[in-house]
Order: sequence, then structure tokens, then C-alpha cells
Amino acid sequence: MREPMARILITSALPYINGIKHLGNLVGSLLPSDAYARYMRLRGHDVMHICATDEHGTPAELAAAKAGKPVEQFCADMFETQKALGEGFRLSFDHFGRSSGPRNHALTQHFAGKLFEAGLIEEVMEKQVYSNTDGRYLPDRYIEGTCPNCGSENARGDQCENCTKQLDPTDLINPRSAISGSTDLEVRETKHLYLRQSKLRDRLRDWINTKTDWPILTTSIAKKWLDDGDGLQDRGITRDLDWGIPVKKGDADWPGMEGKVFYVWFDAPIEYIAATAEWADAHGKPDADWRRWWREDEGADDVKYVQFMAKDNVPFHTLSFPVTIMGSGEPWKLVDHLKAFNWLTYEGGKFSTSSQRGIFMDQALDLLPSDYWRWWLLSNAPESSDSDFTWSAFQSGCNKDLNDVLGNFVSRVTKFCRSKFGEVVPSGGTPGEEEAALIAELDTRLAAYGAAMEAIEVRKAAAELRGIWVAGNEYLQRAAPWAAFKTDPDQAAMVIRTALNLMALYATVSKPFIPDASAAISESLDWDGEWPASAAEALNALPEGHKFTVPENLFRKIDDNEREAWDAKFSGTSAT
RNA sequence: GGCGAGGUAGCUCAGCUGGUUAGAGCGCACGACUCAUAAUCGUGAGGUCGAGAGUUCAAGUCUCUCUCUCGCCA
Repeated sequence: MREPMARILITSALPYINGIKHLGNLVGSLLPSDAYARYMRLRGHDVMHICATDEHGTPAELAAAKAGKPVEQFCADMFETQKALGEGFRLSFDHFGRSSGPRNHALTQHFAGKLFEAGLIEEVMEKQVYSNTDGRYLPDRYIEGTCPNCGSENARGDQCENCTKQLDPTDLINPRSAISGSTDLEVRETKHLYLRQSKLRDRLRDWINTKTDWPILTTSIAKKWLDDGDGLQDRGITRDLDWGIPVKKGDADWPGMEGKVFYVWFDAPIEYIAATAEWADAHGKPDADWRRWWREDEGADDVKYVQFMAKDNVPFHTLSFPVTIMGSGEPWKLVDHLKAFNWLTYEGGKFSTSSQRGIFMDQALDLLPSDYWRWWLLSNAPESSDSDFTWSAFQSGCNKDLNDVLGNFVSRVTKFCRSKFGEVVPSGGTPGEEEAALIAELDTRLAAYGAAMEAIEVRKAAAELRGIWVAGNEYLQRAAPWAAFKTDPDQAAMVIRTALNLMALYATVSKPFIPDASAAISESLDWDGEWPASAAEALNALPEGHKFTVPENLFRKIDDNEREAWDAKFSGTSAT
């Protein structure tokens, strides 16, 4: 029984351009959105899965300077790197775009113009610190100096980390640039645009209150920002930078804002939309084809929009971006379901880019194929609380689940069949009670697996999938075709035929988690299936006489020596 | 300091709106099997659910206090 086809728009939080992402970033958004997208496609739904690099802002400029490249070149190169790594992890985006692309320029300027028309943008003169040596305005956190409160010499312009007092950059004694160390600073007056989020506070609250099915993590963060202290604050959405989207009202210039760009957090979420437009451009499709995903007046009224992100992104997705959408007065699609993840820690501490602590996407793929990482990370995703990556857990998880349970199942079934019946689905025998029991268990587990995926409960789904794999070994153990073969070859043939069909089922249902292994099983069976209507149907998928080949071992074990070597290699520079 | 999230078997974690002997995986012990990648399957031992108090016929599950851990503070 097929469900009616749904249209599902899925976005993953945009990885920032300043460097290669670590496993925490991977599991905090990219991987779960991919598993969800793959599952929904598998169920026959119409899926648009979108991601992009988030390229603007001071950290990008600094990373470029550190790399000795012009920022545009740096971003172009890093985009290619991140795109390739995404492909390495088999992230199945329909499009992986760039927030610096022309589509996002146009859309961001369009939204700004609409927000201005709606009276939601205000021009504000403010004082900013300019560094003559660096030739740039310095964001608060890039100004350091002596704390007027506690005397610490490493206070930042936004806060003293020593005494935690909130500061303004002008409070600092002997301020200096955190970039160059220069003390040649001056305060300049500069005009900026503020998004009047506070005016939409009630609408936002009403809207969030309708999201009763959202995780507590999500709504509690949003409500905190809405109601804490003075409530939702207006927010500066422009910056004095070169690299970014020039401030305009739609196509028109914005008097007094020449040379300024939009703040990265204003333009980044709009890239979700722009990247969908980039998708259409890349495939030579008309605008109507992407707008039907985003404009409720142009076909998106039946779209379900699901966003994936780590918890630090929640305020921007529950408040800032919805302000942009609602405030525009145009019927753009708002998020329907928002899935936020906690942090993945590394051996009990933080992943750290600066001290190279933890594992980064490129390094991970150098060690093992993507399926190992996908499986372990997804089956241990930090959903309800932070979760911890440890090498020993990773080793035992991969070895047990992938190698011993799934890989060995495929191996024992195909090799037994080859030695007794040849590389062909054997005929003969009649299914009995064991098969009925197997079907009953599979139906239960498939339903549970599907329900968990629908609810985006990734860990639970992984556990059910694993249970489906285990059911195969349990069945083989009970049915014992090696024993039956001696007295009743037809019975053994029926059992092995059932087991080969189980393999085919595994190839299908495992796709969201381990697409490469799924493909390898499919290839060895010369068969690719859709989500089964029932377990009974699934176990009759392969025709008798159908040829297959015994595959190479799907997985290998991670041995103790490797684990110890990797543990040492990635423990970071600090000896904690 | 403020805020947030947590402290459940050796380890990593599930436990919804309070209700039979608190669950899973791994690890461990014992047993079975021998088709398979020394893989698999079964059985079992492990927890006064951070501490204390309260509400209730009934609390891991609600309230308060304390304590410890982690994170965030634009």
C-alpha cells in the first residue's frame, strides 16, 4: 500500500566557509538531513534537499588572509573542498550552492527592500571601532584590551572572559586589534540598518506556539530569546566589510549605505531559497520550478519544509529568518518542522579547530569509507543531549553492527548458497512457521523504523535498522540451513532463498544510513528495490533462478592497533 | 554571574502525558552452533534511577533545596 506522494523541502544548516568541518558539524546537521532526505525519496516522496556554503563575514576574511588568498579565491577553493567532502560522505543534496552567488545577492536585496517598505528596517548611526593598520572595522569580539572591571589584559570588546562582565569596545583600556595587535584604532560614526524584530514579536510568538510538535530544545531556545530581559532585540543587519552582499533595496541603490554589505546572518538563511534557484539554473529549469518549492502562491502550499541544524543555529531559524519571511509580506514558505541537534564531544571534550582536536571530514575519509562514519555518527547522534565520540565506542560500534551483524550476514548467506546451490537464487521448499515468525517481526520492525524516520528520531531509527539486520542472523540460526541441507536440500534452499531476499531488503532499507554498502549488496544481487509494501512481499522479491555474485566483504574490522594509533593522532596539541 | 542541558547497569544511552518484577547496545560469564569476516545465536550476572525533603493510593517520571558535570552568553 503506497502512501500518497508528498513534497518535502529539506535544508541543512549551511557549513561556514572558513575551514573544513569536523565530525560534530557533520552529525549536527548534514548527515541527519541526508538520511532523512534519502528515506523520504525511498518512500517515493518528491524531495528537494538543499545545502550551501555560508561564505560571508569577518571570519571568512580572516581565514582567507591567513591562507594568503584573496577572499573570493579562498571561498571558491574552500567551496570546492567542502562540496567534494560532502560528496565523499555521500550527502545527497539536490543542490549544494554558495551564499555568495548572484541568486542570493538578488534575493537578499529583494528581502531587504520589502522589509524596508514594510517599515521593518531602520537606519541607525552608530560608533564602531576602525583599525587603521588592518584597514577595516573591527567587530566587538576582535578588539582586545584591559578590562576596566577586573584588570585582565585579555578582555574582548564584547565581554571580559575573566570576570565575564559585558563590555562595550570603548570600555577597554589600551584597546588593540585582535587581528594585528595594532593599537592604531579610532572610533568612527557609521550608518547601519537594523531589522526591527521587536515589531514582530507577537506574531513570532503566536507562530511558535502553533509548533506543538517541535522538540523542547527548539521551542525553549526560541522562547528564551523572545521573552528574556527586554524581549527580542532589534538587530543590525549590515556591516562595514568588502566581502558580502552590497546593501540595496531590491535593484535600487540605498542612499547612505554605499560600500556596506549585509550581515552574514541576514543573507545566509536566504541562501536556502537562493540555492534552490541555483538548482534550477544548474538544470536549465525555469524559475517556476524552484518557486513552487518556496512560494505558497506558486505551488508551495502543499510543501512540508524541514530544517536541520545544530542548537546554536536555532535562534536564527526560529526568529531572525522568520522575521525576514514574515516581514516581507510575501507568501514565502516558513519552516514546518525544525530538527536541532546537541553537540558531539570528542573523548569527553570539545572538538576544536584551533588546537586540531578531534576529527575533521577530510581526515575521516582518509581513515575509513564514509559508511563507517555515517553509521556510527547517525546511530549515536546527539539528539536529546550531547553525545560523546570515543575511539573505542566507534571501533566496537562499527565492528559489531556493520562487520559482524550485517557484513557477516551477507557473507555467510552468499557463500553458503554458492557452495550448495551455486550463485543463483535456489528453488524448492515451502515456507513454514519460522518464515511466518520472521515476517511478523520484520513487519513490526519496518513499521517502527519508518515511524522513527518520519519523526526524525535518528538514533531510534538506527536501532530499529540494526534490529532488522539482527533478525536475519536470528532467523538463520533457528532455520539452520547447513543442518537441513544434509537431510532436506529443498528446505535448505527455501531458507537460503529467504535469506537472499532478506539481503535484498537490507539493501533497500539501509540506504538512508549506509548508501555505499546498500549499493554493494544491490550490485551483488543485480537487483534494486523500492520500499516494500510488506515483509511478505519483500521476501518474495527475488525470482527463483535469479543470478547473483558473492560480494567482497562489505566491511572490515577496526583493530586495536589502529584504534590506538588514531586515538593518539587526533588527541590534539594540548595535553589535556 | 545569568541562562540552558544533563547526572539511570562497567561504558554509551532509551525511558511519552507519574502506575505491573527499570530497558537497549556494547563489555563480561556460561552455553549452543559450525554456513560465515574467530563471525552468529541463546541464557545470565550487573542499577537503593546524583543527595535530601515534599505532593500522591502510587515517582526515575511532578515540586523545592542541595550537589556535580557540560555548554552558551550574540
